[in-house]
Amino acid sequence: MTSTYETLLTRLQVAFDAVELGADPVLRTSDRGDYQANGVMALAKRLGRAPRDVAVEIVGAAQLDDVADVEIAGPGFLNLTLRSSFLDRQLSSLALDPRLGVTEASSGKRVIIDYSAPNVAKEMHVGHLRSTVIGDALARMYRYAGHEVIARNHVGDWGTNFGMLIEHLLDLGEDRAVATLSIGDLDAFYREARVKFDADDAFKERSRARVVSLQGGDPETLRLWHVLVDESLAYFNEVYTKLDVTLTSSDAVGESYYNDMLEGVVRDLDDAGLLVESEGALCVFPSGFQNREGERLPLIVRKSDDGFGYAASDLAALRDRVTTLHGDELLYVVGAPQVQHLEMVFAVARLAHWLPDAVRCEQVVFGNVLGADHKMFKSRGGETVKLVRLVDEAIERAYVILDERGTDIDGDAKFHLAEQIARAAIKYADLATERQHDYVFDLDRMIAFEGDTGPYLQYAHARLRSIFRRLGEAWQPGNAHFALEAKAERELALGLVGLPEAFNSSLSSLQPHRLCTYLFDVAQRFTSFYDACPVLASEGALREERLALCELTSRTLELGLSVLGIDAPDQM
RNA sequence: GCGGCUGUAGCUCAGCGGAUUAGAGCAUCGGUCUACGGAACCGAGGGUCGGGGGUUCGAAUCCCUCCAGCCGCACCA
Repeated sequence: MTSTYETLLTRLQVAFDAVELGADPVLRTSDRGDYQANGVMALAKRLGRAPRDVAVEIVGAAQLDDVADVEIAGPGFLNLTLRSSFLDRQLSSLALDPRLGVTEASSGKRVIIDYSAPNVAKEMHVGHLRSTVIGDALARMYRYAGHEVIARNHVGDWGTNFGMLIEHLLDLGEDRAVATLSIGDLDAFYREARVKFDADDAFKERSRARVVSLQGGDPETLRLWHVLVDESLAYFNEVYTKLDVTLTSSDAVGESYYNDMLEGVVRDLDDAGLLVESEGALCVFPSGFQNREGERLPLIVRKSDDGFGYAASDLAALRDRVTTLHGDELLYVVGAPQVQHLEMVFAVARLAHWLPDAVRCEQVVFGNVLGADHKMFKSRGGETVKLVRLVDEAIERAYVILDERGTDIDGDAKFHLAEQIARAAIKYADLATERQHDYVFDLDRMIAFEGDTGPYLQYAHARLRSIFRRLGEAWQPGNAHFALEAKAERELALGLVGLPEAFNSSLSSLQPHRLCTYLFDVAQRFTSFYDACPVLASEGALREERLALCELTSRTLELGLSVLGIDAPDQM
């Protein structure tokens, strides 16, 4: 089906084209009419004509009779009010469309999304929350839109600190080490290794020797390294399950994966004449980046000790994603502090002609998670907060709230529900604010069942399902006629018809919060409707119409939440 | 110092490819309703959109400048 927005846009575009080819109608939803087109003023200015004259011409040329009434307002706005017959047709189509008007790409792209990226033998903490949640939401949205997503979890599984970690593993004994790691106490393991490394010269020496063995490919050392990696990955998977994140072990392609490609990266950069030796390190100096002293800033590909820096593996990964994986889009869901680094990596990749113009390559930047004091979110002790603890705390709160409300669900189902609510609270709060901005983590606000929260949306959905439960018999969409005589019915209908545009703009801008805003708006329209328009108590055609509106609302919320990675339970 | 991001109601945030009266949630106050889940609905108060300048018929939105805060700026990722 063609969405309402798309229909209006197509019709208007023809009329705008008639005045000037390619002129943008600037169509959007409106509180004046149902939609408004603001493109006339800009067009008139370009043409040096009076806006209202242009508006008249466009209205005359536009074929909108079966769709909407148009009114010219103010300096030249086109206020559009949808015809009831058109809304009826649109809603009837939605009722038959499992995708609710969201179209599937005819030729899907291959999209590579780099997200989460925890470090082996280190705890996942709040710092990983946003990358994981935002990345996963984007992955789900892309998949739903008909694209192929290759998730890359760029795990930190290589580097000099693995010398000390392996030595510590040996000191503990493999069994004990594995036991510690498998209960998820990665930080304790890492901290102990660090303490010994700093305090014990002999340990430090062993660690250094171990790094050499590791880099030299010593089989036993590699086996021990694998133990660390495997245990950590198993733990990460538990965290992903707890968060209901789609990442799997096969998406975990760590830094070590690129080791064999690093020499080639350096060689090819050198062959391309881009490599410069500076203070003993091999660097590329892309233009436009300066250091403190105003000198050109290098991207260090090979360090002065001959080791490779992370820039090298980032370049190798980028090249791999273009040439081996054939990605059409490369997305990096990485925090704001790394903006400059990634810009430099992208710049160097372009200089080396590894990144064709046709490939979209972008950092999906996000801001920090802040505490109530507006500083970086930390525990009261000043330590970083474990991700699992964050979720567990939310689950406990959800439990308490369920008890307070007096739910008739109990046992495993209750725990499962508490998990669903907790995840919704955390994920929605993370997704609902504009990505680039920092946001304040406030569990009380996030998990509240009132206000702009995940649980509120779940609740709206649960109330809808409750209507159908009470109905007793199975309900079929049938051929409801959408007369939309009550104002609240029409307002709800206008919301329901907007999903495709909300979804598309959310995805194309890589801004999940737009979809969040839309869903909250629909939920509010629904509650107004629900209050004003009895459903089960009404009769005949009206009852069918209202049930159909409820069904559409329920499916809209369910679909919207699901592509964000949030469950919509039937009962709460 | 250079670069980037941020500054919108008491609080948390939308809006920023310029446009018709600056929105929402929470909080506050006032109403509604013997209600299909009141975890509701309707309404009110509350903002010189950090300050100043500019472009424009029109700026929260674009440009300049200043102030405040956060982040990055060579071998840790």
